[in-house]
Amino acid sequence: MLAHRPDIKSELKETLAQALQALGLSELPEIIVQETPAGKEGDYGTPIAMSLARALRKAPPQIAADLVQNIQLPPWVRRTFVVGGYLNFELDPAFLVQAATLPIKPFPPTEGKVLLEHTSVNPNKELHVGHLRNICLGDSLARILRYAGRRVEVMNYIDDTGRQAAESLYALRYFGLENPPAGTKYDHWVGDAYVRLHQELENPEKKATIEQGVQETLHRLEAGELRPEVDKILRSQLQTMYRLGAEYEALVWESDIVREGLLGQAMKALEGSPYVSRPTEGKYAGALVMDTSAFIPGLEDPYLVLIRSNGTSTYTAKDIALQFWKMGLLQGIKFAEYDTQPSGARLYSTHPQGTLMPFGGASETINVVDARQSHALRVVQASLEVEGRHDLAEQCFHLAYETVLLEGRQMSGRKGIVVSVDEVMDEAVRRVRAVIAEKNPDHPNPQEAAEQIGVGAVRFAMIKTEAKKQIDFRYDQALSFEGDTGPYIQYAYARAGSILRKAEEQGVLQEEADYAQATAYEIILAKNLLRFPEAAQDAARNKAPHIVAQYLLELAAAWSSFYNAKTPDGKSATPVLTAPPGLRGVRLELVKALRQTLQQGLALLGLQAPEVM
RNA sequence: GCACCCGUAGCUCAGUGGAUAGAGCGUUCGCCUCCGGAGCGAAAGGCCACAGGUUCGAGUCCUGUCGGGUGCGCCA
Repeated sequence: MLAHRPDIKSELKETLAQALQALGLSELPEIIVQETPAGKEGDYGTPIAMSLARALRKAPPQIAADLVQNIQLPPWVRRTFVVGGYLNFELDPAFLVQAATLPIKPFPPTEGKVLLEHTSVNPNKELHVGHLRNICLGDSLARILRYAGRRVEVMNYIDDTGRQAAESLYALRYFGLENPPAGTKYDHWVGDAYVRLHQELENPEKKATIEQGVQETLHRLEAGELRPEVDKILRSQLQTMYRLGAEYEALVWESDIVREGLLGQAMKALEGSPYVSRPTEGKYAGALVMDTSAFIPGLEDPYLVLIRSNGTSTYTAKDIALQFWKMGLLQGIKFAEYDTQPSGARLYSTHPQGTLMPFGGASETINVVDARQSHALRVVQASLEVEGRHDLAEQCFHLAYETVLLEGRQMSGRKGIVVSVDEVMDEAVRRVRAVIAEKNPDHPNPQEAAEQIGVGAVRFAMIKTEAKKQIDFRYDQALSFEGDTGPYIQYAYARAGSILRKAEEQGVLQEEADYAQATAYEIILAKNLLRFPEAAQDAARNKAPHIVAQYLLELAAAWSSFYNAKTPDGKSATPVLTAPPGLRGVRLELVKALRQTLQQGLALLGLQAPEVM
């Protein structure tokens, strides 16, 4: 037998390709192999004969029949059928089921490094559910890419010289709020002050004073004088990110990018380009502008200001400098150790007194950013074209996610119309504890399980929908533990574990499997297990974590159906522990494979797999 | 005005050009003498927004129309 779970579809494709060559086809079409729909003959099938009908000037069933004559099928294909235009294969059930119980083959490492930026929350208030989608998507994608063999560096950008940070820090001084009362998380304390300041701004008499104070704070931030204040907020925010399960390799502070001269270097490089100019008259007189028309067609005004006529740089200019650094066009930022993350991994941060470290210089970048920033990211990409680096521009990917509404309404950080991530996780965990108290009052460790399940429910709710779809955050939906949810998958895992524990108690855990006894029930479960590597691969290729989420729902559902299956007279059709000896071994092996696959899949989404729920 | 994204069951969503369009929630009806009911089975519910086109084959690709969202500042 094989050492790893085989990729049955790929092997069938390979076999078909050889048969097509035997038929004398010079050009091979794309070969598709898929599972047959329920009720059709065979396990896997291909529509290849239909796509060849025109080129070969023959009817599809005839082509399929010719293929069967010329094909060297693997020994595990038991029969072939020509159904309509399809060519279907029926597999040896013993092979199919045993194949599903084998360990998953690791993906081979691939060349190059991916720099994935996510989170990048302004360090001025607590995280809200809009940020939640960003973190869950980014963190899950990083896990999926690593699993698929990519080398991934996760970066979190700290905009410490922005207006938001200045407003928050000034608000603390303005209201005289130095230290939060015990029990108040610092980022919430600062966020409340920020919202209050915006209320105060409604008052015309106070506006001028506040504006002056904010400007002054902004200058001090740019000079790096308030770094400890920003740091205090950031560390408070990091606690939320860690609780969600997100970790990073490096924090990159905007002030460090500027101070180390990267912004200046980037602008200097761009100034040499024919697309960059400094008009002496007209709308942009005195500013440094970039013409993007050659790379972003259809714009009314393709000019983009990099340096204003007053000498200050725009946001986009800083983003361009950062992107240049990410892709190795600029070097020289220093890093220092910043924190030890919950997993034990070190977190590094840019730092004035740090040392040079091998961060940046990636061959591919992924920016997890709100879809509303699409234009800005297009411009950053265009700046690489302006530099003559079409090759690098092609390797920039914007993972754009749509807005998160709150109970059907737009959120507003300034007005305080938000739900914080801390609040959502607390509420989720509280609700799970109530469920555990009701369903499993003797739970050995309810607090730990509630944390894993509650946070898992939140993460899963953020990941299960495609990123480009707008989602509406509703408490009752996001914190539901029934149906298409994280807890549903975790429950399937816990149930499987329960069976294995009992098997161990009864001393049958290592019983030998007789795969010849496998039935249709085992085959369905096995086919679902065999799909895992493909789902992971698809998710990595399309940079779409929801593919893994959807797959896990299907796998958990297949398993739930399996262990609930009943014979017509109402008895269990698929008992594991009380099955006849050889069949019991088969089922136990399947349950082990299921546990391993669910655990791996949950890990790709950053969800824990609790042993008991 | 121009550009990007979305439109699939009452609601929320899956569905790499292939077979009879699938889940969850909600509704109705069943299932705990049986490995954990956060579960399972069944029923009802669809001109896949609309109109053309490409294709052996379109929910999927192209064009247009209509709805919904978003973006297009020397703001940050």
